Amino acid sequence: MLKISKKADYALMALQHIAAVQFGDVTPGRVVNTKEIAEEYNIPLELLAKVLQTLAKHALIESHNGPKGGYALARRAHQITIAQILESIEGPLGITDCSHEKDGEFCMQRENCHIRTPLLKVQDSIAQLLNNMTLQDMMGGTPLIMIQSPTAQGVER
Amino acid sequence: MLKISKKADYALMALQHIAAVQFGDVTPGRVVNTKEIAEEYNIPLELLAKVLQTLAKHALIESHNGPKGGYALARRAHQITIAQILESIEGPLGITDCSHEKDGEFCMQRENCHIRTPLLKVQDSIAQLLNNMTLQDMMGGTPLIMIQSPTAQGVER
DNA sequence: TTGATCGGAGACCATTATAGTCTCCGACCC
DNA sequence: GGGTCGGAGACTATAATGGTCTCCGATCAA
Repeated sequence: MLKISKKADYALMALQHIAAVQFGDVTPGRVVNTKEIAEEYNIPLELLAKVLQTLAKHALIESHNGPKGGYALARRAHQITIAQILESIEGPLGITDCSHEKDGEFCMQRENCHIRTPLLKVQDSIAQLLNNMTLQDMMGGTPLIMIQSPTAQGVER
Repeated sequence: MLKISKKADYALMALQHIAAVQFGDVTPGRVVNTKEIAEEYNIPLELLAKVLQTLAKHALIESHNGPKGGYALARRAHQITIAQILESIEGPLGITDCSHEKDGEFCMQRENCHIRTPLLKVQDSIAQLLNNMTLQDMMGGTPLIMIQSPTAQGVER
């Protein structure tokens, strides 16, 4: 439950990669093209292309056309939050359907709903979490897999 | 993004309702049948029935067959966490596909994945949040709709 | 003891979201 | 002006979701 989509996953990987190249020691300032990322992470090229286009449209990255073109971060890594990345791809955070009702659409449970308020609090907490974590925070060490206990007590199913 | 399913939504409503009846002032100890909940909250009867059956299977509620039958909480409200409810309906919490890989299945991005560890931290934080909130916490006042700013930089908890 | 009322369980279906593909276009740079 | 890049849209297959239908077994009260 509460899974993020593959696209969002790809977006995070791509941005992490771009940031690593751009602010790394090897070739700082270099733009990164789609193919490079797709091959590095085994992501379907054309799907990744769409993801990156979306990110560009949301001004998280800048595109450069033509030969030697590619993408570069539009801002520095610590100015790009995880929330921004995820929302670019998946739309606004919304635990429930009624989280962002526009006028005209109402949920059937409206009048009697006792869980809306507490759920919105949960949502706020998650939003805070994602807003306070930046691309920069995803950069530090931790290159390979290192799992820590998923849930607090050993919940199994 | 990160939306919970309607079924999970219904589960929360139903449990809240059962708890309210069972520990309320009017008819304490009374069991609640599916139809009552479905009508109260405009939930499709047969869908709600399946949700409640699932909750019963996960021992969150107890079922009583026959006329005057229905459901009652299996534990007290403060002993039922939101995490347990959601996981009963939607399966274990997992931000990413690789959150709970069994042996044999690996994600294509495994070797090069730099985002797994930070994402698992996010997941842990959410798990904590949901594990620390109980059905009891959802009971307090807040009967009607009272939105507070949905996303937000300024919201505290 | 029989029938109305309850939950249990499964098959089933329609709609939507997801993940991925294909094609064509326009910008750029040597 | 051709090869390399991104931009954009249509398109498709598959899976998840939300919801329905049907039949069964337990139970209680008349």
